Amino acid sequence: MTFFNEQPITSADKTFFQLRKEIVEGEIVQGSKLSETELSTKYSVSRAVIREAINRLEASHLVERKANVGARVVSLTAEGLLELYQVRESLEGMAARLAALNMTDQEITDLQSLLSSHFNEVKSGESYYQEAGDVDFHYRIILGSKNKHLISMLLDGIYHLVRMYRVQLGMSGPRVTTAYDEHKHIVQAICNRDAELAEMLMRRHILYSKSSIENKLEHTMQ
Amino acid sequence: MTFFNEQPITSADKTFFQLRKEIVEGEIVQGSKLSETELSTKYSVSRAVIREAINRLEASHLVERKANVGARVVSLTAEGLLELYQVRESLEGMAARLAALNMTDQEITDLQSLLSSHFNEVKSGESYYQEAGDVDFHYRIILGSKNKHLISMLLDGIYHLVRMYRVQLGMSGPRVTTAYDEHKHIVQAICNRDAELAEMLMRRHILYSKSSIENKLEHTMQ
DNA sequence: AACCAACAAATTGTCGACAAAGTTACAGTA
DNA sequence: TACTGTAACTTTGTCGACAATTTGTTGGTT
Repeated sequence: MTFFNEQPITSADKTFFQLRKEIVEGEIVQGSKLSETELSTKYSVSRAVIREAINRLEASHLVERKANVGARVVSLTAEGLLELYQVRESLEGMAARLAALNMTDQEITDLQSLLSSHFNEVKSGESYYQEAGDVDFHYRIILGSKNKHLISMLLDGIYHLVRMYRVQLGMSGPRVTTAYDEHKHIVQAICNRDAELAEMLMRRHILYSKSSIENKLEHTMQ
Repeated sequence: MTFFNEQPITSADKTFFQLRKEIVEGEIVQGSKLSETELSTKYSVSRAVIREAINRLEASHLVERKANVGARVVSLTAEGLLELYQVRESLEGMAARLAALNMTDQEITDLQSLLSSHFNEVKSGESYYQEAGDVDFHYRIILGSKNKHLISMLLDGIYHLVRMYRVQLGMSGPRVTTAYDEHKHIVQAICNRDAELAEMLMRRHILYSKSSIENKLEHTMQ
């Protein structure tokens, strides 16, 4: 799911996207070592493009590197999840605040119609909502902040790590309808241009979803 | 001022630090193009290490890159400064909140003594405070959050850009003593383990310092 | 058996050269 | 003169080879 217009230009782009996908979806298992020579033969590219891809993965917090030693895929831990959601709470709260100030009326209208189409899916019992729908909702609010740094930190930075936790913990479960209500209230606040409230609601929304995913992690990992 | 233990290992490390320093301090002027071949002859290293350094500068939001075109140093603008401080407010607010929860008693004691040594400097009229002292104060609170993502986003990420604005706008001016009072209240909140208040005070502190630096920018540019 | 040192193997870091894409200059045409 | 297409040139992207560092192994000594 590359849901925003990220089209690869160079060979390093393609390799980076491919590697990121495989890491997020667990095809390359967490904690495993990324050998440059190995990957270069696997993808039929030179080590230079592999190195560039790994550098970018490091900037995305998906791998960790040590000089003269190599790169490893990050490991998913309860502490890591907690820290990740603390950052999310902070940044997305600010995104909601700014979205209430900076989104155009048209963008807000689109967001509302997106939400009502989600409502129909939820009512008809499709589980599609939580995965793509939730991401789409948050995605639009982040863009609505119109803050370049915020956008790149969230979308290029930590969001793929969030997805990695979600995917590898087999996200689905309940919390679909309650999340819908929370989304509705956030949109309402944005529509009213109530920045203060929008931030507060978004922070609470993320706190709730953290608890939800935390349970899964406790049960999944020993 | 590399105030935290960042010691270069590889040649790319050294080049990265050097380039970052020159960009932050304005020796390489904002908006200028970074030619790979040119830099490689200037620093007597291969283009490979220059490319890695530029990639890292891009991850630090200090340069912008376009595929098959090249990299340019970012330009300092009023909008960019606003966006940067919005992110700072968000992240450092959370850092203060977490610091109130996670700093050890010893770390808090050290922070208090740091503050009182600052007080003496302020009282004796040294302007040293605003530059290094302020950075040191924020630095400790960020580390005190004990949140890996928060720390790397702030210290590796946006803090050098903050310094770039400060240095190139010739930071000094007033606001020294008032900032000291704000710092004092933040430390007090942390000492009381009042996370809510610590976050609120830090956010207001950053908002104030934004207004201060914004004035300078209006007067300095065009 | 445990420890240390030197050596061997594998991996990462660095380099110069070639390929590909973009930019500029110039000539030709309308 | 303005515009367009082509060609030369410059810059970035990619590659394979070499250098430097780390890791694993083997041999010897206590």
